[in-house]
Amino acid sequence: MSGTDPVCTAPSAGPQPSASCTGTVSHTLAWVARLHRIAMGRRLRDLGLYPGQELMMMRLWDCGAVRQSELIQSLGLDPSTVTKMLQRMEQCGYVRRSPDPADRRAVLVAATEEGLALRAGVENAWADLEQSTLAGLAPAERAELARLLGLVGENLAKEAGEDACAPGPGALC
Amino acid sequence: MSGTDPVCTAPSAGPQPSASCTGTVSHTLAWVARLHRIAMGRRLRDLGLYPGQELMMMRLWDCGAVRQSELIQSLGLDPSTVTKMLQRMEQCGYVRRSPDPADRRAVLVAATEEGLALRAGVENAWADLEQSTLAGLAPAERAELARLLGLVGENLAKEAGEDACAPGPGALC
DNA sequence: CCCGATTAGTTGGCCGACCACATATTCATG
DNA sequence: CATGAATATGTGGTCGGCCAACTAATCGGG
Repeated sequence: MSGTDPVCTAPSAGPQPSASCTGTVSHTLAWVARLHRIAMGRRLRDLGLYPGQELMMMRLWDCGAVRQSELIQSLGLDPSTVTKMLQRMEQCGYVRRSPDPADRRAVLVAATEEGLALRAGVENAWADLEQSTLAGLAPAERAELARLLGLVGENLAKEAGEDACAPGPGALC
Repeated sequence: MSGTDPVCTAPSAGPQPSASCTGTVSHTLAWVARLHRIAMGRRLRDLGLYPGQELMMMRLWDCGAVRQSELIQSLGLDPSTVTKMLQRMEQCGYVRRSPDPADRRAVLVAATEEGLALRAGVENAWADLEQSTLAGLAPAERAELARLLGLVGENLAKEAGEDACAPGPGALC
């Protein structure tokens, strides 16, 4: 790493040399991701969900009754995160949890009627956000963005171990 | 278990909007951002910082003594988030907070010696992550990714109101 | 000059997310 | 068949982050 990366110092002719290193892709990525999360959060709040819970529900809508460990792996989250999230969502009436008769350690999770009722709203919110996000981008640009993000994701997944979720393979499902 | 779950039933052709099936840019973006945050978190932990604190420190390194409200605006965070973060960072010895003599409501924040000592490590971590993130991407691809992310960011910033952080204006100190 | 509106910061509560640790249950092997 | 490894889940704690409600100080009119 003798890289001599003039990280910040660079008085680059770029558009925004604002505070220390604002020119990096990393910064922009973090910034965009936060805006995206906030935007999704607004849409979800009207539905009675918190950011992150919609992914859980999507998995449940697709798979019916699932073991909690499956959710943990498919969402790439920490087990404790899933446990607590499900406890809250159960208390809100969106999911039902029951012991797995085949494995007394495991817990089976399924969406309730109320949970199913959210599906249309969430899918609509998701599509709406996607559209708003990509407004003004040509199809080719959208494809390129998706491709580049995928490459970056692989880089990061490689470095961070091999956990995390898998957007592409969609093995099951 | 029994393979072939036609879960994502739609064998349909084309861009099935079936929300759950992970094809959207939004999904990929959220996924990549999470990996990115985790990767940065690892690097920061070795330095004694938590994710998000490095942005605060960067601002302080650049601006010297700043009013808290300035930090709030430049980082685009909630006031309470900044208050609590600074309280912890002060207790860790990275920053010092003092009342502004010119405005008895305001608080001036500045990095301590210990805080300044982190600068090299953070910049190095940031550069290292940037490199790891963009590994395998040609310069043109990196530029294109930055451009597209910028466009997406503008879209989201527009919709989310006028707050959020601004990599652009860089009104800076 | 006084009183309302704006600004600056704090506290409490809640959620997502992580880690470290603890528990129950199944599995694999000797 | 017993025993240790692996699995599935839960607890407690900490952080970043948001919202809502509150205090304190400054600013603007009337």
